[in-house]
Amino acid sequence: MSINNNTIADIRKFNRFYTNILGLFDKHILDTGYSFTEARVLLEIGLLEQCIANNLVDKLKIDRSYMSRIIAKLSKDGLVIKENSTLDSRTSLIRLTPKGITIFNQINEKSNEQVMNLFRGLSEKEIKEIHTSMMFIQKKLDSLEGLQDDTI
Amino acid sequence: MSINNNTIADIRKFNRFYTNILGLFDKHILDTGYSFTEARVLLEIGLLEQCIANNLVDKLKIDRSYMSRIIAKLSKDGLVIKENSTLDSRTSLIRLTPKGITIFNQINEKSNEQVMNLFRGLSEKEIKEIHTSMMFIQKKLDSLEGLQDDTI
DNA sequence: TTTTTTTAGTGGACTATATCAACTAAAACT
DNA sequence: AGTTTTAGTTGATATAGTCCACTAAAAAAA
Repeated sequence: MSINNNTIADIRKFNRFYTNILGLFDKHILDTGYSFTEARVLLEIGLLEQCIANNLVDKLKIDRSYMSRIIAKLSKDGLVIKENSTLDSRTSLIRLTPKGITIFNQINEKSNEQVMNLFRGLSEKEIKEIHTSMMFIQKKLDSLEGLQDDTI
Repeated sequence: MSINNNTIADIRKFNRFYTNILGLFDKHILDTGYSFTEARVLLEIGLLEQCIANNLVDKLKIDRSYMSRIIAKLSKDGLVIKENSTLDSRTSLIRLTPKGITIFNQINEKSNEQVMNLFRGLSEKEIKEIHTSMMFIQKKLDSLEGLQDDTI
């Protein structure tokens, strides 16, 4: 138990603080008229360029049937198209339509804006220090994955 | 626009990374048999020691009717008690029962454990540096609240 | 090659989570 | 006293997510 109680309390306080930040950050997603989950699917399709439903299920850990319905909705709304795969006719290749790309870009631009807003009022030096701190935290914690991920 | 695109990308990557960390962190809450929202209410009651439903509504930004049902459930399960207020008979004073305190402590201890697990494998020096980085980020960002919190 | 098993996806039924609106009763204000 | 506001409850409904059974095709085994 090499880590002391005040430090733990501080870190939990930071976690609450940053949960808040992230919550405010993501709220703009809802402006699109889609839920967080739907938006996650849309963004992932945009990143993967082309994929099948199961890729998304694995990557985003969303139930297959739920994914099926989300894709159906996005497809119905004209944000994605499903093209029958010739290699495996159980599957469809999914990708964004131009309309889907528009929303994808809109979400990304808004997310960038949010980051800029967060830093508004800070000096270049301060921003650089925060950036460095974040990269440091990520580097140190990423390597371990010391969390109990009890997914069986 | 003094903040460059790579920095923004890095920070968004950090945000995704930390969202993940926080998600894994909080999962243990569900072991209690209560949802995140229910647990938030329970924890808040524990922190406030004594409160009325409306305090919780304001603090946690949860709908009144939903709050009413959550408190009813916690009360039915014997985690909180509602005592009629003599000062304002529209309200009840809510506080944790011993059983509620047990769960409150259980959640807190488990949360502390999670923090310790996260740092397992890091040296004292590294932990100290991460702690410092977090406090720095919080100090810098807390003051501004530069986010567009569009809550009307 | 035929049979068996696995995989991808869909749809029905359901549960859990959350919101909205109408209402009661008490408190606060005029 | 009469009116308005506030605290809380309940019914109805919406939204999000899960579970299960099923179809059809692919992959593996016989």
